[in-house]
Amino acid sequence: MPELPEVEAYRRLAEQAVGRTVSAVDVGDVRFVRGGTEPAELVARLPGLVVAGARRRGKLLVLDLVPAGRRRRGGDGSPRLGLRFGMTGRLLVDGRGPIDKLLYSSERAEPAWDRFGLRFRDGGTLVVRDPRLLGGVTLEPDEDALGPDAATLTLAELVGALGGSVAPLKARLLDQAKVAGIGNLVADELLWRAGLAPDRPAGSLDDAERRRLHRAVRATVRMLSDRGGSHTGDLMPARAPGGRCPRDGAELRRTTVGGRTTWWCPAHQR
DNA sequence: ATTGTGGCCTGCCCGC
DNA sequence: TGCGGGCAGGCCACAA
Repeated sequence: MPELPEVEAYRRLAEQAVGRTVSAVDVGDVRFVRGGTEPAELVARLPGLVVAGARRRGKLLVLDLVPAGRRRRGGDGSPRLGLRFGMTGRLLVDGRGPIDKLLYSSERAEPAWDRFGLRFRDGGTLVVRDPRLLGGVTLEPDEDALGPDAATLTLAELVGALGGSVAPLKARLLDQAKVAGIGNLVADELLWRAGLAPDRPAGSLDDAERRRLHRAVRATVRMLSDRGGSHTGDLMPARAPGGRCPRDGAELRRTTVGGRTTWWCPAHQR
């Protein structure tokens, strides 16, 4: 599913759209337009603009659009386009995507799944294909509602994100307002690496544990990005009934934490 | 404010 | 072979 590693791959792909002029907007499904944006706004405002940049914050991909002839966006109403991918969304530029295998999604190319697209003057396209409609497109997304990005998270930022919270550690890590970019699979993997139980109160970690967690966040995000997806973790193969911890062989426990299916090792995650 | 829960969305897999 | 139920989870609305 698209977590930070996949969305970063999408961002790099979207750089291929930089410098290109939008000629038309395809709203394949009006339900995909979210966050107070009206489909008609997209159709009315985007054509004629040039893609000036592709940025990522957590799982949000932001395309900066500017009038032709300008290099950077100013505060003059040049729109920002926010793209979210839910758990089954793909990004395609000129018909190609960076990721073939997307856990829980389908590899089929059903035309009806193309929920949103930009057509460029040069004939190319940028398309979001999402079977489940859990993603969405929003004009002027609220980027400040997202916490610091997991890929560049500092120890101080992590300490701030955990705070004195009594919420389960994993729930806190999944909260995009606290830390941006961590989804269910990445959360299980990094907690397994850090040796921390997912249901520990977030504020109960001591200094050494917070340091361990911080290293695990950074290292796990980097590793999964290098390997090519959030589903490529070492815990992943054991995330099934009867699965055993790859580290110590203990039978994994399956629980629900933060409303999400959680697999973890009761032997070494404490 | 913080925390937890339910609903949305639909392809896919399993058992009958 | 077809069918129905359960499952997956990012995000949001809502409740306590």
